[in-house]
Amino acid sequence: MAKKRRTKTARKPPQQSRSRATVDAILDATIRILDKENWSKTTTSRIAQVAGVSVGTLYQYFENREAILDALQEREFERATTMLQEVLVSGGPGSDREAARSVVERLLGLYVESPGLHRVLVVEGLRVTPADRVQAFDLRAISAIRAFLAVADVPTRRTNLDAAAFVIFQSVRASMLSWLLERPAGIDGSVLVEELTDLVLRYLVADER
Amino acid sequence: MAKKRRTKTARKPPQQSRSRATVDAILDATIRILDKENWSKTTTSRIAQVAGVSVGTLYQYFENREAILDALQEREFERATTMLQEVLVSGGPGSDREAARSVVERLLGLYVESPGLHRVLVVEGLRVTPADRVQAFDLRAISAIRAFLAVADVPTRRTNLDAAAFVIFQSVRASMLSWLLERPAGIDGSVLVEELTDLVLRYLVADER
Amino acid sequence: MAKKRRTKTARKPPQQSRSRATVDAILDATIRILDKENWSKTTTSRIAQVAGVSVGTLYQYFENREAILDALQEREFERATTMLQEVLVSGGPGSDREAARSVVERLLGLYVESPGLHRVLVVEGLRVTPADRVQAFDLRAISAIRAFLAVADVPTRRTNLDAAAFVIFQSVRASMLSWLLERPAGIDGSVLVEELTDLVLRYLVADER
Amino acid sequence: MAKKRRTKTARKPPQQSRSRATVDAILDATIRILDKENWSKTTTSRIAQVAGVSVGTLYQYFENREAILDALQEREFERATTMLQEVLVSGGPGSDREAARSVVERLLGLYVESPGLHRVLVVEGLRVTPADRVQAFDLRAISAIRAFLAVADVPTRRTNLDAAAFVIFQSVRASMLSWLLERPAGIDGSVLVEELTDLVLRYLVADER
DNA sequence: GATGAATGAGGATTCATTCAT
DNA sequence: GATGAATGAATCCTCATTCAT
Repeated sequence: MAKKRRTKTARKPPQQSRSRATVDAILDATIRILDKENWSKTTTSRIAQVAGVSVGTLYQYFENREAILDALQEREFERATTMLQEVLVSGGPGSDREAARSVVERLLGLYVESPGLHRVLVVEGLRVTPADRVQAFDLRAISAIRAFLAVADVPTRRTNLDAAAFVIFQSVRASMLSWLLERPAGIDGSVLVEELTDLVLRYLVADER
Repeated sequence: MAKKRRTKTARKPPQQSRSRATVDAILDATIRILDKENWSKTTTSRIAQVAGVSVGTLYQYFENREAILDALQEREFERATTMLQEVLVSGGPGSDREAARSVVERLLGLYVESPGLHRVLVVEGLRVTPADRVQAFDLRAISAIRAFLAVADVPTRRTNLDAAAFVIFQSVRASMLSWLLERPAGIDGSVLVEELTDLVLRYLVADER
Repeated sequence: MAKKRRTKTARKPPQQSRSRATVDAILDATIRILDKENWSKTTTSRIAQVAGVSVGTLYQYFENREAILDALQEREFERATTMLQEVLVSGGPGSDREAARSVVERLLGLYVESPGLHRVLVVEGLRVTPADRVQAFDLRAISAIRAFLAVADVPTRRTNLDAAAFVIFQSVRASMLSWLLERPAGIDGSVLVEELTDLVLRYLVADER
Repeated sequence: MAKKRRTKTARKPPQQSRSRATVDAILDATIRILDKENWSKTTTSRIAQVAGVSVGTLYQYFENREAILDALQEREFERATTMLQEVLVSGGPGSDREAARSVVERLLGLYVESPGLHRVLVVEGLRVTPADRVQAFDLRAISAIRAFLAVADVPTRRTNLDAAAFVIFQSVRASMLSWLLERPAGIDGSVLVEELTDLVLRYLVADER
C-alpha cells in the first residue's frame, strides 16, 4: 500500500573517482539491460551483476531501484536541453527548416543511442499516478519546448502555445520511440526526420514560403 | 518456470449466455481496475474478485493473465475500425476538415471511455519484444489508417504513405493518451481535437484553402 | 521509514475446517519455534516449513509476519482473562489468600505452556513505540487487573488503584518470565507461586491476619 | 556465516586519551540512538555516524556490534553497585524505609538517565539463550541484591533469600522500565517510588511498625 | 590509526497458476 | 462448471564486517 518513494538524489554524492566509476558502471549496465529487457525484469541483482559490483554496492549509491532510473532520466533530460541550447546559439545563417531539422535529427540521435532507456522512460512515465505527475519528466520537457519556441521567436500560426508544445512533444517522442523499436520497413532514419520536421513545421509556422 | 506465451484465443469460445456474461464481467472488471492501477498490479485474483467470480473460473475462460488484455485490445481495435468505417460511409457532404475532426473526436471518445485500458495498451505494447511485434496492435492500426487514407482518397502532399500513417498514428495516440492522463491545464478536449485535426490536416493535405 | 502496519485480523476469516487447521498449524509452529529462537530469527519461511505449509499459504492467512504474533497475543490474552473470570466465579468458600494463590498458579501455568511466546511478547511489547502503545497488550492487561480488583472487592490498603494494578502486573509478569527462562537454582515453581502470592497480598491487602 | 560470539572485552583497552574519547563518543552515540530506535535498528554505521567516526574506527575498538552493548551494560552495572555501596555507607540515622526509598529513588534516576539503553538491556537480556545466561546481567544484579540484603542486615520475614532477591529485582526493574516507556497517566515518579518502596518493604520486612 | 567502499548472505513479501473437492 | 486453498519461485533491500588505501 505504501508507495515507494522516488528520489532524485543518489545516496552519496560520488566524490571520489572510484565512486564515480562505480556509479557509471551501474548506470551503463542498466542502459545495456534495458535494451533487452523491460524495467520490471531489470532487477537490481542483474544490474549489479552486469556492472560487476555487488547489490550492496548498488544500494550504497542509489536509494532504491527507481532512483537508478531517475538518475538516467535526469541525464537524458540534460542532454536534450543542452542540445536545444546549442542549436539555438549556433543557429545563425540557416533557415528555420534547417534549424528544425537539426533539432529533430539530433534528438533522434539521443534516442538511437539508448532506445531501451527511452522506451522505459515512456513506459514508466505512463505508470506514474496523476498525483505524482507534477514534476514529471514530460511536463519539464514540454516547458523546455515552450521556452524554446518563445526564445526562438518562431512566427507561428498557433495561438495556444501550451497546447502546441504539448502536441509537438508527444508526437515527436512517440514517433521516434516507436520507430526505434519497430524499425518499420520503408521508413529509414532520414525519412523519419524529414516527416517529423515537416509535421512540426507545417503545424507551427504561419506559412512557409 | 518457462513463461507462458501470450495467446490470442480464449480457452473456450463463450457460446452460452452464462459464459458470455462471465467473460464480460471479467473484461469489465479488468477495465475498471486499470483505471486505478497499472497492469502489474492488476492481479488475477483482484480481477476475479471485482468480477465476482473465482480465480479458477477466470482461468476457465482465459489461458492466462495476458490473454485478458489481448481480448480487451481486440475489442478496442474493432471499435476503432468500425468507427472509421462509419465516418467513411456517412461522410457525404462535409468538408475534409469536418471528416477529419469527426474521426479525431470520436477516437478521443473511445479513449475517454477507458483511459486506463488505453494507457496499459500503450505501455504493454512498448514492452513487447521485437520478435512478437509482427501482429502487434499498432502495426494493425497503422495498416488500417493506411487503408483509410487510400480509400478516402485524400489529396495528399505525402509521398510515403506508410510513413505518413505511422507518424499520424503515433502522434495522435500519444497526444490523446497523455492528455487524458495529465489533463494539462489550459488544454480542454475541444482544443485538443482542434490541434490534432490541424496537425494531421496540414501534415497531410496538399494545400488547404 | 514507513512503519509496518500491524493488523489484528487474519487476512481471511478461517471458515472452513481446512483453513482452521492451517491457521492452527501456523500458530503452533510459531510457538514451537519461539521456544528456541527469538522473534527476529523466527522467519516466515521457517514457520511455514515447521507448519508444513508453503510461505504463500502463510500469507494467505496473515497479512504479515507481525500479524502472526498479534494473533498469538490475542489468544493468550483471552486465555488469561477467561482464567480470571473462572477464579472470580468459582471463588466461594476459600480465603483471599487461596484465591490469590490460585490466580498466580494458573497464570504461571499459562506461562509454562509457552515460555518462548511470552518471552517474545514481552520483548516485542518493549519494542513498540509510545504512539502505538495505546492499545498495547499490557495496557489491556492492566485494565483487566484493575477491573478484577474492583469486582473482587479486595479490602485494599492501596489508594491509587491504577498504580497498584500497574505494579502488580509488571512484577508478576517479569518474575514469572525470568523464572521460566532462567530456572534459577533453589527456586522451584511452588516457591515462586508462594513468593509472588505473598508479594501481591502484602502489597495489596489492608492487613492480613 | 557463523555468528560472532559476544565478547566482554574491547579490542583494545583504551589507554590513550584520544582512544578514550573515541570510545566514549561511540558509547554515547549508542545511548542516544537507543532512545529512539531499538537495538536492531541501531546499526554500526549509524552509531559511527552519530559518534563522528568511521565504521572502521568503531571496529578498531569493539570486536563487534554486541561488544558495544556489553560495554554499556558493564558501565550501568557498576553505577548501580556503586550506588548501593553509597547508600549502605551513608545509611546512618535514617529508618529502613528511608534507606529503601533512597535506593529505589536513585535507581530510578539511573533508568531515567538512559531509558533506551535500559529497555534494550532488558530486551537483549531476554533474547539470550539459556546457555549464555550464566554470567548474564541479571544474575549478577541479583547476587548484588542478595549481598546487599545480607550486609544491610534487614530483619526479614523471608526464608528464601535467593528467591526474595530474584523477585525484588525483577519486580522493580520491570516496573521502572515500563513506567519509563509508558509514562502511565496518574502515576508520576514519586508515586512510583512510593509504591515500589512499599511493595519491597512489606514483602521483605518482618513487620513494619 | 583512520577511512569508507565493497561485500553478499539472508529475509519478507507477492502472485500467476494448479487441482482436489 | 465453479471454487479457492496451496504453491514456491522470484525480487528488493539491509547491514555487519572486512580490507585496501
